Amino acid sequence: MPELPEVETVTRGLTPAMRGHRFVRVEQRRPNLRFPLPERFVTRLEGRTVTGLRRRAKYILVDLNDGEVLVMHLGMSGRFTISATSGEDVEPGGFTLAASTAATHDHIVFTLSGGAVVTYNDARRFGFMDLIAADALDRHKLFRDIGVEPLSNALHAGLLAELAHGRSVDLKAFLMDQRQIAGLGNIYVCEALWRAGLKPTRAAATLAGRAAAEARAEALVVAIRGVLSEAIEAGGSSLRDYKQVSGELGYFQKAHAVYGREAEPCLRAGCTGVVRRQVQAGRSTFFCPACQR
DNA sequence: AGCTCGACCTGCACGC
DNA sequence: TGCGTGCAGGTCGAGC
Repeated sequence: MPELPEVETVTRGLTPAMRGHRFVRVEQRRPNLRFPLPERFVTRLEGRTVTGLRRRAKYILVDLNDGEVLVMHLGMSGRFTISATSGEDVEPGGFTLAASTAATHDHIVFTLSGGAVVTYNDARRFGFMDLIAADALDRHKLFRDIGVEPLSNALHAGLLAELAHGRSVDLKAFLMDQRQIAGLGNIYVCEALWRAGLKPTRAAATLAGRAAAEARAEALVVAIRGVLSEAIEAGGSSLRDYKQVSGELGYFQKAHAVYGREAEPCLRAGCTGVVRRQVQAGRSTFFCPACQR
């Protein structure tokens, strides 16, 4: 599952293949992903032109020339690959084992007028696509309650404190709640909490109130911004099946300080702690009990 | 209203 | 080799 940095990376990767081009052919190989695909999905897309791509939270938004938006979510295992209608990567009459394995979960194939073939593959099918009128996007169920973009100026310590005020939920659960801050998921929340030196099980409300609380909120904002922007620069994480659209693995995983590092030493200078894994709300949380308070 | 937990679906790594 | 178990980046909705 791609979190914000992976979705951002994928959006950027898809842009040159799609922007300014027309859907020449759309192939829908099954009726549903996580949800049923919209009515007449194929015919509504074919012939329409992509005016631009952007990201909101963990959604990829493909703006179309007729006032609709193709909304795409990658779920846990969704990925896109780009190939060409003509080119050396196409081998007539032959296929590799890897290619045939991947093809079993190739659910949607877009052929663009520029010659790009964009294939959506999603083994677990937690991803989904929808077509929504552009002028209704903000009011749509998927978007109306989505919180602030963490890399925008809208996120600052004051806002975080305001949102967290009076909330008894674990700080980790609070940060993963898309209605507060958009785009954070399990990995980057663990990483940001480690950077900020905050314990995942601390109550969210402890970010609000007196000076010490404000300092925590400030540290957290800095940590969230840092973790996300560095991950985007590195091309997203590479965990299990995450790949950039180019097929290259992202390499931010090298920079994970706690995620996936159970029983390994804490990487904070001077800390002698050992990273611990603990299940919180059914998800693995990785943290250092020594330096995260 | 806020919170927790199970469900959704497939693949893979592990231990026996 | 094969089988069972647990785990995986997300979100939704039922039930307290």
